[in-house]
Amino acid sequence: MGQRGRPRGFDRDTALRTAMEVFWKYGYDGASMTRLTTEMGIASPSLYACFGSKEGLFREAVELYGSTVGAPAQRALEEAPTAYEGIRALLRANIVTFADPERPPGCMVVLAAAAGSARNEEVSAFVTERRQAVRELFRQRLERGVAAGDVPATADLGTLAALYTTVLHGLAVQARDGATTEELQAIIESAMLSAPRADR
Amino acid sequence: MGQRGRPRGFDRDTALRTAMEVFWKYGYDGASMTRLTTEMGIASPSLYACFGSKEGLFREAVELYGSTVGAPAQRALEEAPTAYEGIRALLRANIVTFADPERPPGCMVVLAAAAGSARNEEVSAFVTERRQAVRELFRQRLERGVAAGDVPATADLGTLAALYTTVLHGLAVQARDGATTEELQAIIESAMLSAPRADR
DNA sequence: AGATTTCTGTGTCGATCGACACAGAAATGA
DNA sequence: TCATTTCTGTGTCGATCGACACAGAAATCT
Repeated sequence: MGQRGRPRGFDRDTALRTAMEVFWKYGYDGASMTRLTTEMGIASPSLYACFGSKEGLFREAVELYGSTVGAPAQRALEEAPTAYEGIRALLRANIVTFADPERPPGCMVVLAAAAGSARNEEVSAFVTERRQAVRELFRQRLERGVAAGDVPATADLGTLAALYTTVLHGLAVQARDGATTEELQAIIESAMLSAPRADR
Repeated sequence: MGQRGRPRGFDRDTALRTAMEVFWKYGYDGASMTRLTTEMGIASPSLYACFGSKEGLFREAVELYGSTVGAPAQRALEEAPTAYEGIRALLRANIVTFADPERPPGCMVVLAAAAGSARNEEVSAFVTERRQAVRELFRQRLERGVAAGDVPATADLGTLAALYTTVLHGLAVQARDGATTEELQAIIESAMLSAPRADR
């Protein structure tokens, strides 16, 4: 069969990656079509034909963010021997990208559409959903920790998951405000001191 | 002398308070002139004559936020007997407004211009500055705590201040995502467990 | 009263927003 | 070859953005 018609003149993955960076840097509203198409090196009709709409492009960009930027952190969470070590590893992995001078500061999902900021209601709901998913990830890992015995069964897992999610979001804001990797690292270590252990 | 000319047909303070709510709810970019003037009940020339520009109005709105919404929290920080109790009290006071159903969820300063989101670079810098000021407030209170003996002199005050700032910012995001006062309260209690005491 | 000053309402400005129509270019299939 | 399909570039659409010009209305001062 093969591909009929004129082949696409740009690489879809490359263009999407560029779009992700633009959304990451400027947010959903701040990333105008002009800015997007200029950075991506394509004209807007190509963008619409390829991604449907600005919102569709954003959704794909968030997916890509999760499966590339976020993946190592998530793997670190799962593969660590204990829940707390996993959470610490996830936070550490995240701040590396948060404060990477080569990339926009902070977390795309946290900052790209700070809720009411985005004019599009559905976009806000989408990123909110994504943030909740991370909290759920924390909770599941903590449950595994209880099963494995490295988290006391008396711990309030929902609150703990919410706490670490809160710290993660806060770290994104700190990074946006110019905090260095070292500073963020120190914050993580301080935050992890609150982890309930069997001996307390 | 008295006032010359036609007197203003609206109350400046009331209009400013309304503007604060609009910025709080929709963010700097999301709060369009149309939305602002409609809610404030005035025409745009009156707004420009009274506040200079949209940015000027925003700056005054942030000042008002700090001196009204933020004041009780700041007072709680200062008046508490110990630094940790003060910080806990500040966080508690904040989440009451963060999750107040009568007001926009979350913190205006944290969410209204999530850095790159705002097209205006100076607006971003302004809110960043405001956020740093809160961190400095934490640090000074911790220093007082060291002097008073309720915080160990070995503690890294800069990091501690950054940690609580991080939690505060994270709480704002959680509130925006729909967390209740109870949930936020539980997060605070968990976070405060990490406070370094003399006996560790 | 009349001059002066200040505020308000209507209307509109150029710029920019997201979105797409349309025609031409570039590939494949028959 | 040539019909078909698909993508690209130019141009533009109505809506909306922030910002203000202008004239009339409403107060004070002389």
